[in-house]
Amino acid sequence: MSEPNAEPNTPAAEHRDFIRDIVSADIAAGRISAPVTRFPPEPNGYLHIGHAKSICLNFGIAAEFGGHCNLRFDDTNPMKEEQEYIDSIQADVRWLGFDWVDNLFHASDYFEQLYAWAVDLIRRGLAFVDDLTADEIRETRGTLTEPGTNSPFRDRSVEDNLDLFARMRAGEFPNGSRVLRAKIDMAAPNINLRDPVLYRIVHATHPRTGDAWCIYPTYDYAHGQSDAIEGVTHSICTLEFDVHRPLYDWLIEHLPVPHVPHQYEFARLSLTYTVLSKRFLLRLVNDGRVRGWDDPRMPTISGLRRRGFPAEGIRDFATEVGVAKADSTHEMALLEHWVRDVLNRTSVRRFGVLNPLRVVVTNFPDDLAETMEVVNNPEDPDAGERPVTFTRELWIERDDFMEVPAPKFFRLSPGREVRLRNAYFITCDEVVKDAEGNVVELRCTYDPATRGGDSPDGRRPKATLHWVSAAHAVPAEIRLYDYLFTRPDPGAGGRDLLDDLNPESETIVHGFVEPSLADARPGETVQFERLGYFCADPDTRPGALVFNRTLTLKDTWAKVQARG
RNA sequence: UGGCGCGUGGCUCAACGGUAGAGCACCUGACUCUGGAUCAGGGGGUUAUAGGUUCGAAUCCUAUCGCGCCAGCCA
Repeated sequence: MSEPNAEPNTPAAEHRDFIRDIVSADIAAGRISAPVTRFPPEPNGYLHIGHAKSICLNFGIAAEFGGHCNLRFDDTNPMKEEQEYIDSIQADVRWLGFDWVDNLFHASDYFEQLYAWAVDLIRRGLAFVDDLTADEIRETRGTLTEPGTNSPFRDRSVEDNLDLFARMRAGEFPNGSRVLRAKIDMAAPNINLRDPVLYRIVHATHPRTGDAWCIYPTYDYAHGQSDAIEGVTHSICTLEFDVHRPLYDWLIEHLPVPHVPHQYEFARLSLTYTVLSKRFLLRLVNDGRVRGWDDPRMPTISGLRRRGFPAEGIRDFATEVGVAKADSTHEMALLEHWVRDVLNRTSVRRFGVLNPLRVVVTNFPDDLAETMEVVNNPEDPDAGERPVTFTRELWIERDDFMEVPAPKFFRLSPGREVRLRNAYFITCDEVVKDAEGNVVELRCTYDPATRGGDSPDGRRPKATLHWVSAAHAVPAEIRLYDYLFTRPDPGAGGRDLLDDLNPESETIVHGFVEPSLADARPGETVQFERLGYFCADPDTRPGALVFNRTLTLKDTWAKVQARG
């Protein structure tokens, strides 16, 4: 696998969007000298392609405008968060090609400061400890059309609030018995302003702070203040947080924070034929529907990596999808386009046969093995050449033969001549079948004058097939992947997502690959000529190769077939 | 229903008051030892709708319609 000095390839001058426009304007107006952004994952799952968009956006803007981007874990809910996720997130961000240098932070780094500011709010009469239960809070919050009502504890004295809040921290109360709420406006049309909860009691061990705390700040309270502490200038999040912005601003305004950050919202990424929901992906993992978070069918960064999608292709995709505020679902074909674009340039070509059919070249000497030098990558002269050996018995792709050729099928069939890539022209003379009538072998003759693949008389077969010498071929398990779902819009119309899962998203075949692949290392990406891009899977063991099909090549024959 | 946000070719985005463009997808042709890649070309939009402002509107205003988000002590 090659992952050269991956540099974010977003040409600022070419890919503008409303957020970059805002950053430019802020710099031009002298409001900031350089942007500070942050990527703030909650460590409660693995990162997916949607996060990649956010990562590229935040790190990309920082790089383009000479600022920096922090990696900050939003670890305010110990009930859901785990160290495994913290580790995977860091690995994935790095793999994508981004570097937070020494700007690695956690919301939990600020728990003490956050607590002090909460006390501050209480002192100024802007927050109170509420004894209402969660249900009672919900019932008094009002509805979309009706205002809520004040909690009976809303007018507690500052002293009582201070005492109660301290005792909350001290662990005197059970989960859910009390919360700290901001005192804003129970009649606000924006429900997020109806005395939102700032702290809740959670007796749980935190991955980083252990048992030091039993009260934890909510997202709304922790996020903006963390931004302020870190000097974040542009706090970029997804659309569903836009209704939280008034609260974000309220807290910044009423707290003695050292800096005033601003929140901007953009549309999260959606993709056809998959689902970007940590909750659902977790379910697939837990139910054993996939091989894990890094299953090659998963839209997770680790899944895409295992599948063979290069980081550069994912980055290119992220810059091409743009950034806007309209809800949008991109076609998977766009991601695939940018992945193929990279793979075509960087992958060495190899021969692999997925569904082998034996070919005996009857007029080729039994004891001869001819070796030819074959170009590794026509797109990259520096990739060099490799030896490929031709013998009397070969494997070709079963799909490359039709006893009764269909219209527009111009590969091998009885009496027809085709080229074996980089080797010889062969003509099919005889079809050997078993008792059930299945084709088990083709008996062909080759033209010695076509060695290397060219005919001195100018004959040009309409088809060129890939092949491997049966005597030299190395067996391999090959996992063919297709979309995770059968529909571009899984779950649409209220259907159960599980009902839309593609039962054929993974198909395992046993084929042969050329001997140069015998020592393929996990992660190594190659193109099997005419078939597609493949990547050696981590399940590969010495003597037991496993390849994942990353993507097929664009296939116009498949298109012709599909039309009928 | 209250608040907020959004509506430009199949998909995504650009055009930021001057008369609609790009990438992907699709189609055609050229080239080719991968039915790949590459190259050339093509079809496709009365800018959700209706009014208004303006010499001029996708851009500004109003209304309507449609879609999304918000009533977790999740983020």
